[in-house]
Amino acid sequence: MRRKRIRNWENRLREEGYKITSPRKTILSVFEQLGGHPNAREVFNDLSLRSPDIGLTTIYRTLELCVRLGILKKYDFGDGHSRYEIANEKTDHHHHIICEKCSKVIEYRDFLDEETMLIKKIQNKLERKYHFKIKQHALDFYGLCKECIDEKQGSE
Amino acid sequence: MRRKRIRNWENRLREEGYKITSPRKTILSVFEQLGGHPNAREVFNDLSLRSPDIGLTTIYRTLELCVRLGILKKYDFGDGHSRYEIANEKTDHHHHIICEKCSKVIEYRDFLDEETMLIKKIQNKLERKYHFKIKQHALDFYGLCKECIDEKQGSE
DNA sequence: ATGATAATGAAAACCATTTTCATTTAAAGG
DNA sequence: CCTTTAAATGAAAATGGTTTTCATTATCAT
Repeated sequence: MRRKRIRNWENRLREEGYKITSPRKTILSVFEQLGGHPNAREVFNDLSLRSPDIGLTTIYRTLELCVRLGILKKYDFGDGHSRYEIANEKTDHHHHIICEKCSKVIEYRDFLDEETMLIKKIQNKLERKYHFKIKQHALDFYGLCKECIDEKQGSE
Repeated sequence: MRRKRIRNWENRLREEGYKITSPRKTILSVFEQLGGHPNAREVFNDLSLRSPDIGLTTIYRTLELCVRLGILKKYDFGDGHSRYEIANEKTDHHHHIICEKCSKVIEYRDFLDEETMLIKKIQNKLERKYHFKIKQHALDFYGLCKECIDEKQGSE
């Protein structure tokens, strides 16, 4: 399954006339293997041991290219860094919980059916009311994770 | 009503031991009078004619202070700038629609009752499932506004 | 009115991200 | 497999949003 998905992004790049280069493979393998929502610097740090030749510039460029091609999704959760996530099949609908202290991001997929029903209602109304073409939505929660709650209470 | 709200943030500043200075009054008046979701530079530009002495540094400091005190809310909608909004009464529950092209932000308050019911269910489950202390949520929509739709079609 | 200290604003600095430019590499074609 | 072309790369420089430094100004308590 994973190999198929890797081939998918390679196909996607070729379709659009881009080359399949070693740095690009390596960078995307970070998302394939570790998943999560790293920022550019975290990807760079993760690769600095096993692929020290990949420059931060290349990482920024590759992430932005993959966002444009729909291979990755980009988020700004408020910690001053853009964060990236592999874009799975369109059927993989999920949202996020973000810790305001340590910036940890957790994906959640709870109550998606009920959410989808409500989202459709809201979206239909908003598109008509404000003459907007809505492409996507986010239903995110912000707060403190377990570790940051424990740390805060430990210091108080 | 508006004068009362102005006095509220003045009280809030005094309560926390901060001075009520002229720059602070001026900066917050931008939010009182114009509302919206300006970024620091937009506030600075707005004031550059009628209050040219207020520095960009002071604007950044004041906005951040007011966010910490709950007078303003801070958002990162993905356009590379932090944006700010006056924090109304807690009963003023609303969310946003963001244009991905021109960064226009529209507030909406539709279907809030249904949303609140669903949010409570999701939040209760997520807090228990992930040991998270959730403080706030966002249900935002991203797309293209009427003007950007028209402009795109005009150029095609 | 005075004094203390917070607040201010310009300049400098920081940092995330982007651009420039010389070099390297992927891939098409023979 | 070799050659050629142009895309990709990476380091340095640059950009721009935001923060810090430092000398000066202003608020507020007395």
